[in-house]
Amino acid sequence: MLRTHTCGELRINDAGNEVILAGWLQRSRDLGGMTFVDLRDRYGLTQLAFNMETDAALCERARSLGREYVLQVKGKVLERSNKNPNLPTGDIEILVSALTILNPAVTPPFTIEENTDGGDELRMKYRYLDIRRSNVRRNLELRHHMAFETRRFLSENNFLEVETPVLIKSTPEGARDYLVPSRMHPGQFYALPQSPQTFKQLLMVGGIDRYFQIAKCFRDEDLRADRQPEFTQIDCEMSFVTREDVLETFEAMLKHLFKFVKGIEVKNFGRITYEDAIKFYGSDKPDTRFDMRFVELNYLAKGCGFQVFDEAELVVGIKVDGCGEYSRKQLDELTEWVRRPQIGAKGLVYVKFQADGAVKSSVDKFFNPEKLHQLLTAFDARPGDLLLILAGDTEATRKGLGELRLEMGKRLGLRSPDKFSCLWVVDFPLLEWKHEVQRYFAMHHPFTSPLPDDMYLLSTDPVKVRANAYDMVINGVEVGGGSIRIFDKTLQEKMFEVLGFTPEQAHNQFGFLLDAFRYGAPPHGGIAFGFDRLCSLFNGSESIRDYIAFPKNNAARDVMIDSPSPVDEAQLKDLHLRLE
RNA sequence: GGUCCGGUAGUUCAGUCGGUUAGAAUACAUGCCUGUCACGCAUGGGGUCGCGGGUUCGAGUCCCGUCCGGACCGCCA
Repeated sequence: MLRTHTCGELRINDAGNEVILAGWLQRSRDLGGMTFVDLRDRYGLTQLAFNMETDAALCERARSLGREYVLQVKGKVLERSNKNPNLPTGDIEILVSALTILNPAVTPPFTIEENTDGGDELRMKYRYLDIRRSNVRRNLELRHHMAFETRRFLSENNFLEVETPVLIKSTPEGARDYLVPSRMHPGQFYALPQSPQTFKQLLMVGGIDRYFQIAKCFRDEDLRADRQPEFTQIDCEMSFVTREDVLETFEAMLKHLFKFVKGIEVKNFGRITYEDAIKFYGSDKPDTRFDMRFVELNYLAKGCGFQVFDEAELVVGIKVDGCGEYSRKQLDELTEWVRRPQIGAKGLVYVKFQADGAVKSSVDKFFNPEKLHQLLTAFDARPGDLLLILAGDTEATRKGLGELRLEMGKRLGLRSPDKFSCLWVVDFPLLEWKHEVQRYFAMHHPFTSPLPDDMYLLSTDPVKVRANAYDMVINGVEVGGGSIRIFDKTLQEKMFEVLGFTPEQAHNQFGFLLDAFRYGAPPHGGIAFGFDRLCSLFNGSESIRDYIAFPKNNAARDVMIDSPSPVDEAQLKDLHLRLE
């Protein structure tokens, strides 16, 4: 071993011991007669001391060391005369007797400290240096801890981790696939999995009645702060279960993770239907850390002569506690906010219920005092509250108000990253109609089972059919989703038919699954969690990039290894490809 | 495919209405300094103002294009 201890572990009761440490030089302080060096490794910082009086030659060498040199030092642990209470090892230092430069280093482009001076772009280019920083390291430690506790919980609950292939078959449904050309089969391609969906269902047919996998998945779509082209799922599937069994199992898993990773006991998860989520929060992934539910006002707002309300399909508002004294300027700013193209509202109606009981609104002309009072009652408003009301087409208005609700929650500090509110959203629609291509698409995926009560609608009114599907939503983040699957060949064929597949197309793409269902498929269902998202959520962070060791940028590039990149003509020839 | 924000020293940034030799902090180098821990002090080097074009007597600054980065909309079964 090149070291006897790490840089994070020596304490006052090690004083007097001879130790050998190795690590990176984080910072040195040359005082002339003596030089101090902070030595860093994964575990912490330890101060090294060099003294001109003790060993002048050694001290001279220490003065010449540069940042991020890799050093090995031998010396005695001493109690410091000046202790540093900010450092776990701050009571001691190493009086160095021997110094070995294991490797010199050029000056790094940014400092390797908790808060670096480097920007995102630079840190991604030199990610190996960024990873030396303690906060990136802590994120990777959290990720490891999460994966470890996930495996522990699922293993203790009899789940078997099985790996499924990465080179699979392209399916045009859903997100774009990453394609891999085949050298041995000219003109043919593998696809990287968007999820192990069909394989886990085949494992159920294979009798592996509780499966999981921490699996890499790939989607060739545009990125966001919370979306990477390759990402990790905790993919799970169970046989002989009802929806209730699945929800209970994975609610327990999340409680386990919160308990053992965060040390938090979370409350039982709430439940809401998709329909109610849209109606009361304008979103299928509501942030339930705060209330501010929608109040629909058609019955009150119509017929007062206010054209915007009279012509609207929906008039709906929220009550913002304690903002009744908002100034004209603040309200104008909010109006501008909802009129941005991302929200796209035409305007914003406000009603201020001032602390002195006076009511001021932007619709005073149309609403008499009695009407205004009814409005306040509908929201259960108290003096000091502010009502914000949008009107227009139902879908767009709900979506816009949902965004406004989140923004107001943020401004009022109601979305604390330390608070966790967990929710199941259930009964999603099975299908959605896409006007552009004039056909139905599966909202979740084509293997999702309809709710038994709605089965009869599948032929007559498909868009009304609810799915036996569920999402887990925490703090407004969709962390996981799943469903009870179709396990009957006839129903699966019917589903493909509704989706506009010819029997031939269904057979070509999913024949293996339909075949498997002929041989005794058990009833089954499952769920998949976005592992990267779950990690960032646990740390109250918005971006998943900090939880991925080597992430890709906005344009799906890895700026460190410079990928994707062109390839040789010879490689293309091998793959039977020619570029335009 | 679209919208918005940004690109100036190794790094993080400032740079007024278009006007003298483009600044600060930090990093780096050299020297001084025996208890520092964001050590201190002094001195010094360091710039294709992303790139290309245009307007102008004059462009870091204004205009057009383009590249790069970030956020978002579309997209993401």
